[in-house]
Amino acid sequence: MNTAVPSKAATLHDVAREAGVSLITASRALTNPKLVSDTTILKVQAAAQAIGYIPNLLAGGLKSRRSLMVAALVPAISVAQFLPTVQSLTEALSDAGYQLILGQTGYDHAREEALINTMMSRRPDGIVLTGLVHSATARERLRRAGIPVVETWDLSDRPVDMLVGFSHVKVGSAIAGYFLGKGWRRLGIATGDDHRGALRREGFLAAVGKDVPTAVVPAPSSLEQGRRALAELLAKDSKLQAVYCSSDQLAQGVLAEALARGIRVPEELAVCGFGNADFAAHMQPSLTTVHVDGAAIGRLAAKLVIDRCNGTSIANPIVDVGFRIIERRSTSLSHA
Amino acid sequence: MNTAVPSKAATLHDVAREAGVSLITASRALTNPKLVSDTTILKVQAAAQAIGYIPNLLAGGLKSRRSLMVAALVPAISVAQFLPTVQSLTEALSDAGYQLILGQTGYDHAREEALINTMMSRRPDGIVLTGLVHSATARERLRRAGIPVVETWDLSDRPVDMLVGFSHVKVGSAIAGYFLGKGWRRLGIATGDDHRGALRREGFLAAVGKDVPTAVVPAPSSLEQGRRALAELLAKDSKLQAVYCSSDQLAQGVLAEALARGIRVPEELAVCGFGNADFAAHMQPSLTTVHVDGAAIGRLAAKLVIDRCNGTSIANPIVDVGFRIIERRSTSLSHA
DNA sequence: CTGTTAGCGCATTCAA
DNA sequence: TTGAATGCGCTAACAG
Repeated sequence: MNTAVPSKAATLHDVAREAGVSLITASRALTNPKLVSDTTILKVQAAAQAIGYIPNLLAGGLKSRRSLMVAALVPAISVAQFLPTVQSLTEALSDAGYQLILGQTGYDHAREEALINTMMSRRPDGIVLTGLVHSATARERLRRAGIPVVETWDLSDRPVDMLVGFSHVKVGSAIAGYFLGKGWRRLGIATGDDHRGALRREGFLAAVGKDVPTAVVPAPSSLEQGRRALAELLAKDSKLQAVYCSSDQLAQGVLAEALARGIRVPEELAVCGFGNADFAAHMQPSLTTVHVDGAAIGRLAAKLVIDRCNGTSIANPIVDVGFRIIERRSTSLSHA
Repeated sequence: MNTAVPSKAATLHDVAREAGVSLITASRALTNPKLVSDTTILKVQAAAQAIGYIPNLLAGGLKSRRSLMVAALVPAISVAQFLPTVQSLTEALSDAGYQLILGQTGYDHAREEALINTMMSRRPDGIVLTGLVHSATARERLRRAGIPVVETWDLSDRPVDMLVGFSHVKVGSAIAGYFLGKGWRRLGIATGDDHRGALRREGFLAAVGKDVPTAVVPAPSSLEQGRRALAELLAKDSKLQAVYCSSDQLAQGVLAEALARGIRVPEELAVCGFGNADFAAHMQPSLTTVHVDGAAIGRLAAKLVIDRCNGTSIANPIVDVGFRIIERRSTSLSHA
């Protein structure tokens, strides 16, 4: 006799016996109540409650082929930029009964491919990626998985499946246009070495029409590196008038370095960041930056995945959420 | 004939057939190679590669009763304080083949209980919680689940199972002692309304020996609320000398409000935060704060869970990672 | 509305 | 070192 067995978790079988109904009736009463009479539902619910039944979604998913999990890949959880997206994604999915499983690619394309495989072995019902998938084999593997795939935080004509993002090239152009419109001509760029940062730089250069002193720092960029970046830029052009930074963290460092060198912002140097971090509005001076609605990206991505899972038709599989420049003190003209 | 079936994912069965071995041999070749001859391993690996086999961990876990998933509950992903913990937890678990599944309780005890149930339905091999579990039913449910449970970011004599944290009461006392040692007597507290913030306040008051003007703001606390909090504190005591804030975000707001009011920090008002956020060292003035090694908490929690899963004996199920006050300009004495 | 049957894909027994 | 049988807990498909 195995009376010492550490009371294995109650199964649906136990619930059915306790309620005096068949296994499948118990199953339906708990997951699809419309198919069962009210009295039976109550009996089953009472039984489940009484023996502390917790369903095993792994087992259910094996048969139904729906794991109720959605995978999301981010460069790193601690990158503040993607936090609102992950947060709203988690919430929206959770509201629909899905669990998010998060993977960190670490800005490494090789790792991304391996991670996609690892994630696939959990048989998620959908997958959300930050950025576009570049590796051809990974794209192919995702396509063959036959599940909804949402790429985010970027734009493309031919995503793997669906997409929620905006154009980084346009962001770069918009900032350059904004700088030029202010009359600044001696421009500089401080950017992380990630793909999307590179796209923004491209757009910036295209709008300027010529090359511009650039300091490239390893992603994820930080305040520390912003300080170094400004030093590097000033070495290249001591009369710099305006700097675009690929993140608010970098911009924060640029402001710190400017302060340390006695360079007045914005009078002597204008600074624009990217991301509209929560601290941007409260810095001294407050930071001009680019706002992207990261929470909306997460919400929309969740909706796309859920709709596709439910067989709902998708009106538009490519969503551009846009962006906007938020003007603050760090680029306000001194002699306006 | 079902030739139009959307090529269901390859199963181990397919691999076995392709390799000309039995199902179980294929299984062993891929997951427990020591039990199989080298030539067989190569055959099976080649077959798996050829047909693009991705194992189904859900199915494997059903029989083996190991889901290779670990659940983690945090108040909210976007709370910067827990980010290093979540990050290092994810990494350490991932290195050991485990997937983290994250749930957001939203500082809501009722939701925490429901969330624990939801998580349990995925049959995680372990669970990590930020803070202690207070609900008796939740504690009991966790205990009966029979999986490793790690509570974090707090201290207790009798955790549900294991614990990695530090004493918030001691943090509060340490800051109060630090303030008193500087000669400041007119003290104030700006704190979030969460449990751990309340503990720190308790410790603070105990060390001071009397009540102290307190502004309580809803968690998660923000810069905005820090500004309001200082306004509230100054209304209670216009000659305030030093403020302890329950987060660096709050402290940031307090500094901003002080600046707006022309109150010089630290000359007229000393400010201490909590959390050692990355911006703390770079503010103007730089912010004195309390550092807690959040990444270590995540690493240690992961190790406890993994060790317990492997049957390794746990030397000490209660780990105090401590804390330290980092002194910066915001509390440096003017006439020292 | 309820029940019976038959697996989902894999790993744990056992036996050879 | 390999294989055959069995079942993890649940649900889809059909029948009553």
